[in-house]
Amino acid sequence: MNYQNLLSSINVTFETLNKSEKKVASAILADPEAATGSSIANLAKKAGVSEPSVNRFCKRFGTAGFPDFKLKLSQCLVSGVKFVNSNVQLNDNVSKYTPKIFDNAIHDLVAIKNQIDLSLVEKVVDQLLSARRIFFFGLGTSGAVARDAENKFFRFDLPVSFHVDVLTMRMLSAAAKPGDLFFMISHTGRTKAIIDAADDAQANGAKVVGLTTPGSMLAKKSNFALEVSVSENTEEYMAMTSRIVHLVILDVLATGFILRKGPDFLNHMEKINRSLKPTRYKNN
Amino acid sequence: MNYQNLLSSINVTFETLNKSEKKVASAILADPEAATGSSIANLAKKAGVSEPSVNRFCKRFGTAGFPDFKLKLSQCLVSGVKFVNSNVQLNDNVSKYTPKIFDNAIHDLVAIKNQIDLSLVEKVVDQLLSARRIFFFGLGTSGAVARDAENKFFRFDLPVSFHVDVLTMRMLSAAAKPGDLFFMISHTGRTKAIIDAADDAQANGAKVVGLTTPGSMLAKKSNFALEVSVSENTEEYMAMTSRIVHLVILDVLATGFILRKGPDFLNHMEKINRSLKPTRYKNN
DNA sequence: AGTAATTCTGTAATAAAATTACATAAATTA
DNA sequence: TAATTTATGTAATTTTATTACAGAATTACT
Repeated sequence: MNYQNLLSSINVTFETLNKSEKKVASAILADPEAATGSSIANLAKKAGVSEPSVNRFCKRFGTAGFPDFKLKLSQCLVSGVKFVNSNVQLNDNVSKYTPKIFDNAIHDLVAIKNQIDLSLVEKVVDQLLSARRIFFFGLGTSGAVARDAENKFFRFDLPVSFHVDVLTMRMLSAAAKPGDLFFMISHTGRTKAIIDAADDAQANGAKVVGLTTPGSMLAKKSNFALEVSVSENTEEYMAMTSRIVHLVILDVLATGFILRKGPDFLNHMEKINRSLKPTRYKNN
Repeated sequence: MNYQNLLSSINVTFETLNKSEKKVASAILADPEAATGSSIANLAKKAGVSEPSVNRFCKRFGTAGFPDFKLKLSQCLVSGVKFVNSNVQLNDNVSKYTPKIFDNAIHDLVAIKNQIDLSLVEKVVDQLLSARRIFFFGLGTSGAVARDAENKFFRFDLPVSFHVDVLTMRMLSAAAKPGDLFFMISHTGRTKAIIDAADDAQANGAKVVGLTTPGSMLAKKSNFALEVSVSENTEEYMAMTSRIVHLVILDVLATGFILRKGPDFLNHMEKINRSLKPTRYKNN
């Protein structure tokens, strides 16, 4: 049994439980939060059963006993409940909306961290390593992400460029060749210019990586689809968390690239870093 | 105390703890997962202290006692965020470095969420609301952040632009007027072009907001300094988490702006959103 | 340096919590 | 209805956590 959905397990199996177990289940479902904090005696009393009944209930759900049950329950509550209802409301003041915005970003990063397909990451790193040229395409918010990507990957001693101009996109994808890597960034995965470019590039033998929503058009048309699903409602008026997650995934890919290049490559990076020194004032 | 980062609290306050508390802290940090499952006797033995020492340790961190401590600890572990020693190593494989990159971003977001000066956020929102024009300046990685900011704030029915060209920066700041808002983004806060522009703009009566490192030159020269400190080591070769935090802070500011504008303003936003429809393929 | 005050920390006693063994009650089956 | 199985509670036991207190270590102050 997966403790991540202990609560829903209780819910689902409710009808198959016997009388006293049902009482315990109801007591827990009524206020799971409270259950994680109470003693077995307390919960037994609340449910109107004996303490061993509660204990048996816990074991039935695959836990070692009551304390273990509470632990697992609390864990399943954290991932599930905490971030619910974290949408900004029209009458929120600064101390309300600020943590909400942060929490949304944090929540989505945690979620994607646990979902991300590591073998796919590895494959995309392979592609980056073997590419002859790399193009980052994005429009709107994803244009800023593409720019950030270019600003990271140009350090890698590779011809890298980013494009936010749909005509340039058309031309480049029309002239694509095997060995080219087109890295398409689009939260919706439905942006015409991007999809069309993906089609063209692929038809010409180039590889396409898509950083987009699961199951989107772009995801389907990509050779490698890095699929990112963010919580509902946060993207209503402006892209918010999706681009944050996209940027972190690009960091992951960049890191993978550097590590595969090995320690000697760090000299190259260091050279680039040193070049910035004259553009800065000394510390203090 | 916020149980969201109990582990990092332990980490941060470690040096202020006394001898036996340090032992307990070390035992927990060494294997937090195990700690959530063990009894007080067990943990005391592992740490080489008495049981009451463990109990006192728990209370010091704002929990009711050992069981409550375990509960909170387990909750903070669920998100899986490892706040300690999360630097990428040269021999890390994909399953090691990927979560580390995510964890760094998450860690810094959590930290800044708890540190951010809400009244300052409010003040900057005021500035945004009253500004006649807004300029976002940034170079390198912060250039991408500036671009993202522009892409968000242009929706606000205000003359907004972003600039990554140092000559343009010089000209604009030389021609600054009262009522202009210069939003300077620089992680290091030592970039000459940005500092110089901040000086000029302020000399001409414009207001300067700096999004930068605490105590940096830019912070000192800003009328409003949004100071963001990120963990060491993550920014060695490439800006990573600082720009993520910067973007989220810009989201917060944009949200604050919209909320202050009131519900009618959402129509304006909706109009902009609708304009994108013809650029996208229909869902499926 | 030496004493007083304070702060730690462990031992032992106590209290609380959880589990087990067992007995009785309820339900099911034949 | 009697036999069997399953479910449930009581009471004892065990485990776990907390508290009270005293001795040790540290610090502050002559």
